[in-house]
Amino acid sequence: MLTKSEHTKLHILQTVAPIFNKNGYAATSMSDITNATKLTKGAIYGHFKNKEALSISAFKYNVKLMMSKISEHLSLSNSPIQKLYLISDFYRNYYEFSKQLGGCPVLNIGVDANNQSTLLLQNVRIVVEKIQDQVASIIEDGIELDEISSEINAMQYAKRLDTLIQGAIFMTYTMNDEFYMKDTMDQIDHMILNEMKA
Amino acid sequence: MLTKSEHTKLHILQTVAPIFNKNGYAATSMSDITNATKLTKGAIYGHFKNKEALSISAFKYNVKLMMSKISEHLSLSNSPIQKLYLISDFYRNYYEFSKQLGGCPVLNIGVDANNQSTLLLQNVRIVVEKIQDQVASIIEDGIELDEISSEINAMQYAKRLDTLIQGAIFMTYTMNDEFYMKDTMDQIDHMILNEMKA
DNA sequence: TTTAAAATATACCAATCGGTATATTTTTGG
DNA sequence: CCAAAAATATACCGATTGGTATATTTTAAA
Repeated sequence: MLTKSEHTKLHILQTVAPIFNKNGYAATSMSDITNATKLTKGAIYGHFKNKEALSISAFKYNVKLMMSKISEHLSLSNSPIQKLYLISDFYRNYYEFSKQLGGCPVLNIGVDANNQSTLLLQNVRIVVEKIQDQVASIIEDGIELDEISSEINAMQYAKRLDTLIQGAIFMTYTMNDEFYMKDTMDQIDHMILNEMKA
Repeated sequence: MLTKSEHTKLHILQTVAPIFNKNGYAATSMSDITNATKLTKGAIYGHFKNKEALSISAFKYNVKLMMSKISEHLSLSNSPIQKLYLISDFYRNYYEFSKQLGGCPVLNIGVDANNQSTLLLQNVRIVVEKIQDQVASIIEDGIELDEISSEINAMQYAKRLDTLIQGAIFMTYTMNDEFYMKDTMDQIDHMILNEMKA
């Protein structure tokens, strides 16, 4: 069972994470946070050292939600190449899913933290690298199992997929048009079939 | 010759545009602006109604710089398909070029304005649509001249190119690694040659 | 050169900012 | 049930926020 303290901390994070993600660090005030959580500054500062520490915890909270949702989806198949298709399949519904996070945390915080918070940016980079490592690992497994061509550079393709996806997320949100997401995922499926498949 | 007023307005915009682009709207204060321009609030507010109006003018200023640089580069050839190659060629140097703007205005302001300033977001969307229309127009010219396959949907490919490019810009800036830009431009060149060429 | 207008500077406003010290309440283990 | 500790609330801090009214300076046309 959760202690009172743990419960409150969780309540703060799940309330605050979408706010930071939507507004960015500077545009989110401590009073936004106390209003949304219905707590006072005393409670907030009892759990977090300052605004920056809170924003980092909020980012990590959102990332954990996102990553566990992806992992869950990828567990639907054991085949590496099918897992690649499951990635594009996951992102076909990402616009709706990510709205509850206040948008894509990697995109929003990545742009927001650039030139602003070194600590936040470091955390974004770690997440990006972690995602790419996981995708590269799937590709390597696929090569091992002869599902994916041995000509494929796993890390290069992991980065390509990530870049394609981030572009689609940005365009989808900025233009409020899911065409970009759907069309990009079609491209990715095409790439898997015609470039990557053994 | 420029009047004193026009000269000052230009000075404000070229000083302030990179600051807004780097920091975002909320993280840029009027005192940042007066410090950077070496002017007082009286001078700033004499030329711009308020902070939001100034940020919009600054965005437009940056966009104009970017667009004229692209146009200049595209004028190096009259052939539509060569113009497509010139687009990827332009973005190969975009990381260095856009640093003087404080980053990519479409990416930075697009993300920053989402959920924040409706007016700014509207302006970003107009720019995105304008860029896509211009690329689609090049593709249509290419089809007309039989340089590009008539199977190609001009607007769809314009959006695809834009999405690829924005993804590459985001990744390049966030990870501070030009690999993403170079590799994406290689992909685009490949796409022009193997999918689009007549 | 004079003068009205335009441009810029100065001084100020209430509101809000992030943060802290302390008081009060609530929880928890004995 | 009690007391120490943990959690939360209250009240306050100096600094800064975007913006404005007014004074001063500079420009430009006559």
